[in-house]
Amino acid sequence: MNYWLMKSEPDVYGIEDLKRDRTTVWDGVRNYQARNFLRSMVPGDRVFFYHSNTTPPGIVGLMKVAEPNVIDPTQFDAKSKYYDPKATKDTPRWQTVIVAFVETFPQIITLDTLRETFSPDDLWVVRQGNRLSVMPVPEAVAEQILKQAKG
DNA sequence: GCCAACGTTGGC
DNA sequence: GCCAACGTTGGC
Repeated sequence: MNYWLMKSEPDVYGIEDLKRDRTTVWDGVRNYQARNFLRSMVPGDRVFFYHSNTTPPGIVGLMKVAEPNVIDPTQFDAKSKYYDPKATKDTPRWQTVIVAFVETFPQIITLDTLRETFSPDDLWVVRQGNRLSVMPVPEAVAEQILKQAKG
C-alpha cells in the first residue's frame, strides 16, 4: 500500500464535502507530474487530505483510493474551467482516481508543524514554493503523520 | 532548444 | 491583496 498527499482548497472542495459525499472524482488536476502520480495509484492506497490556500494550511484527514485510473470527465466539458480542447474521448489526457473518505483528524496538522517535523526531502509539501498538488509520501513519514494525528 | 512573458498557486 | 515561486506558452 502506498501513501500520498493531495491538496484542495477548502473553499472549493474540503474534507467536509468529501465526508458528506463519501466518495468523489478528484478532477481538475492539470499538471503532468501530478497526473503521473495519480496514474500510479492503486485501490486501497491512503491519501492525506491537505487544505491549501486557507488559514492555517495543513493536513486535515485521510482518504483512500476507491477506484484507480478514472478518466477526468471535465477535460471534455467545454463549460468547465478544466476543459482541454486537445483531449478526445479516444485519447484522453487526464486520468485521476475516485477517492473515498476515511477520517477527519481530531485536529489539523498545520504546515508549521509539518515543517518542524519533516525535512523537505521527506515531505515535499514543506518544500519552499512547492505547487505540486499530488505527491507521494514515504511510508515512515506517513506513519509518523498518522501517529501525530491521533495526538 | 532557448528563454522571456505570462498565468497560476498558495503562503503570508 | 501581495508577491515569490514555478509551470507553460510561444516567438525566434
